Amino acid sequence: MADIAKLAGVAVSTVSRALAGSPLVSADTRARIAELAKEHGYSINVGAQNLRLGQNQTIAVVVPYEAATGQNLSDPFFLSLLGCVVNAITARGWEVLLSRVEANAIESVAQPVLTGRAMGLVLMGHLNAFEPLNDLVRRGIPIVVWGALRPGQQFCTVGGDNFRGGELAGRHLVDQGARRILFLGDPALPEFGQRLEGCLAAQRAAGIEPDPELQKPVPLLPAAIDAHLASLVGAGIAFDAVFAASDLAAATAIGTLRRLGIRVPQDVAVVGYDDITIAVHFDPPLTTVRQPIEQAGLAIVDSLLAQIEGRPAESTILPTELIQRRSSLP
Amino acid sequence: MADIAKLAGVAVSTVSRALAGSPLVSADTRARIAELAKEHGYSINVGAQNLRLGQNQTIAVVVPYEAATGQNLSDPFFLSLLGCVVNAITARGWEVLLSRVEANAIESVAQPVLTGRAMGLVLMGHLNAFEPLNDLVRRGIPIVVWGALRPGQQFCTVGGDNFRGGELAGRHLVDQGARRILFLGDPALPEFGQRLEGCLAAQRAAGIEPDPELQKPVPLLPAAIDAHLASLVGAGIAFDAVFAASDLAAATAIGTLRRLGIRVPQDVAVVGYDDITIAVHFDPPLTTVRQPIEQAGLAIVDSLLAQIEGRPAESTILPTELIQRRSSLP
DNA sequence: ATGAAAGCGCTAACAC
DNA sequence: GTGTTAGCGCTTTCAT
Repeated sequence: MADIAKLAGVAVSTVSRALAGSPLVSADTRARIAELAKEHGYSINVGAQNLRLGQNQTIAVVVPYEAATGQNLSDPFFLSLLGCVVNAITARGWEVLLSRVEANAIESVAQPVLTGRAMGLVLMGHLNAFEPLNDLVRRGIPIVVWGALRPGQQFCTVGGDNFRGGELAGRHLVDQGARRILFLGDPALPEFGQRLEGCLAAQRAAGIEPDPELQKPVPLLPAAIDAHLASLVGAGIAFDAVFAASDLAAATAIGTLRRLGIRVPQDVAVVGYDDITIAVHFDPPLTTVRQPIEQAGLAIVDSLLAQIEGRPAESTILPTELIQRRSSLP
Repeated sequence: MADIAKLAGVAVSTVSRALAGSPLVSADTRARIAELAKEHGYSINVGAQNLRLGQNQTIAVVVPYEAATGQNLSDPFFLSLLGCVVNAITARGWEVLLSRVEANAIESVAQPVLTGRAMGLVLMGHLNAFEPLNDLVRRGIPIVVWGALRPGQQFCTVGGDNFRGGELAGRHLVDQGARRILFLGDPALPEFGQRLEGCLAAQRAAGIEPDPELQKPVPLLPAAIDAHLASLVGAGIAFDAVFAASDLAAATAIGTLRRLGIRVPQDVAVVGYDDITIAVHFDPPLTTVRQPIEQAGLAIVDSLLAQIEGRPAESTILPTELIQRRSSLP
């Protein structure tokens, strides 16, 4: 900037003002300076600017590493959601600092804010850390978490209506004649637990008493799903429907069932969760519960910006929707 | 930092040194200062530190918005690749600034470096911009592009061996008895063009003269693929195999073919590209060409860091591998 | 309408 | 071993 000032024969302060479009500087000086800047390929040093301004239009998006069980970064749904969040942040004119943390290193989550690199945090998953997150809020760190809303939480979450999603899936399966619905997922993960609860509620509402044998926790990994289904079939524990906590898991299950000589949807109806892009191309096309991810991205960012600006922010539960396809229809 | 200095009864420089682990400061002062910092939840302001140091361990990852045709951000392959790049950067101890640009706003690609927010650029796709990218190199901006290597390029690329991938797919299909292989994709995109070339070469090597009718450009969108296949079938243009430029396209094609009463693999063998996670769960499981994405992430980052440190960096072509599954086997 | 100077939070000579 | 000081590139009073 000093160079530009010298070239223009003015003081740096004038250049600063000119580049900021201040009306204090005469129109032609402004034009001349803009010209020089372009000609010499000069752009303002945002780091220095931020230091001086005591701010930075940056949001840290933190992605937990591999929850060991359950959804992780290779899940297309998760990645699409991440894309939506990034889009929403960019659309608001903020920048995105992306980082990944080990699930146990919850302490390091707030690092980008503490070190002044970002003004707020988006945490893409609950990390099974409850109190540490409450703690961040108490320390005044703006944060929004993607995931289930739970009692006693002080941090702000945005997530799909998991209970309702489970209920939609459950009711639909019951309507298709299902009486023994197998849940695929680990209910200990809050989101999955709520999906299961919704599904159970729908069954009970139809006068069906769910069998606990069909609600055992399963990590959503192909091998685990394979083994689980095989062991159920081997033990003669019957089921006429599967509600999987993710589309990926549903896809795996359909493959496994087929190998076991069980037809989908004739013998077993299958419903997944997330409505990933390819769900419609599965064979049979997959019935699933859709979460509005574009909306999620916007809700997350708006909530976070509200906190950063000192306005109150509330958790959001987004509507979920059942997408009926052939995997659950006669 | 001034506060900590006051609390410790030392000068800021001492605190700075202590926090940097300098051996110049006595072990117990260092311990005392570390203690105070932790107690008061103090972390170094990285922005100020970077300003002073004239650097920042940050790499900007730039994702082009929707190439209109072809692969975009909703493609699981693309997202997985992005994940690998981010992992590699994080593993090297650098930070990631993520941004998205319109395909036409190629000028803004270099913004993060020009404004001093990042020291190098990873561009996740060619953007069909050749000269502007060469230009960035001439201006000394460290950059690595994911995509095809093309003659005359001065920028460094990392990509799969597209020609070889196409060749593997082509030879495999020919081995399965295919004589008329339909290519699905737009050869104008360099990566896809090279895949097609490889596939054509394999056919010619087997004494087959490929029919230009089967190489017409198709945007990889479900509707376009549907329409294209239907029009070919309607026009009586026969084919006994499909080589799709992405797994997503292959999945769409399989669905369309099935609706047209054409069986896969009995009537038409299908090979995709990328080996996305779910390819194995398609019905039939998809034969596809795998690109080593973890390796890609590492190659990209190493190449970029080399440039940043002033070392020479060369483009990398990564090996591709055919994964045979039932969609192309009798 | 423009310039001079202070200071954002930090590091690195250079003293002592 | 520790303190003093200058300065990274910018913005913003306060003068003029």
